[in-house]
Amino acid sequence: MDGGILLYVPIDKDFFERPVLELARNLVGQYIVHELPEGIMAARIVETEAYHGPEDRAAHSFGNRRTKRTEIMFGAPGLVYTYQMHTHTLMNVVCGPVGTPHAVLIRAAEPVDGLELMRDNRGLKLKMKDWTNGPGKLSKALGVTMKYYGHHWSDKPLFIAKGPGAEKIETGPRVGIGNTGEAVHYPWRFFEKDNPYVSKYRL
DNA sequence: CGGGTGATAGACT
DNA sequence: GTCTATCACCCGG
Repeated sequence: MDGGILLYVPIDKDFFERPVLELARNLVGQYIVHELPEGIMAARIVETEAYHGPEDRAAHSFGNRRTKRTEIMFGAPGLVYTYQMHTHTLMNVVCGPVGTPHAVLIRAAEPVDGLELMRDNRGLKLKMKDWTNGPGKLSKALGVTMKYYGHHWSDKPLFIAKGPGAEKIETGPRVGIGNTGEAVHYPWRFFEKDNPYVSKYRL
């Protein structure tokens, strides 16, 4: 529940220095933590998607498209790439060596600490299950906005912390990407089997 | 100032 | 569970 005496420690920066598919898989089961004056929030990541930079039509950085917006993906692994989708903010972890625009999208997590803050951010009507079971919902619940663009996931107040891991990780095709290109079918979505906070999608 | 960028909430079956 | 109307910000020119 809330008020846990747990201490969350930012993960080492070298955690992010690995191939993007491996990072996406390893992020499942870790904590995402947001420290605020009002309190601390933590959620265990249960769903991610890998975006394989230059060769991936679904990535914003396809073909090494380099703009002010995608610029951060060419930076060091572990940086925060946030982007705005209408009313929603989506969170990504930059991966790959400098100059290689890979990224991992964090799609869903399971609330662990700071539950009252998350509920306030999401609204009292919603069931707990609906607080964080989607990328936009997760950002809103944790209070993450575009101001974290370019931050690093091993720096407070927003960071990844070592979590308990996941029971069993499954893979599948990614969500919410166009129909063009064969990258659509790649099993680059990672999620914990049978976890209720994994976002639902057509099979 | 126009184009690009998918997820959400709620109603309905 | 399935369907769909509605939602806003950043960027480049």
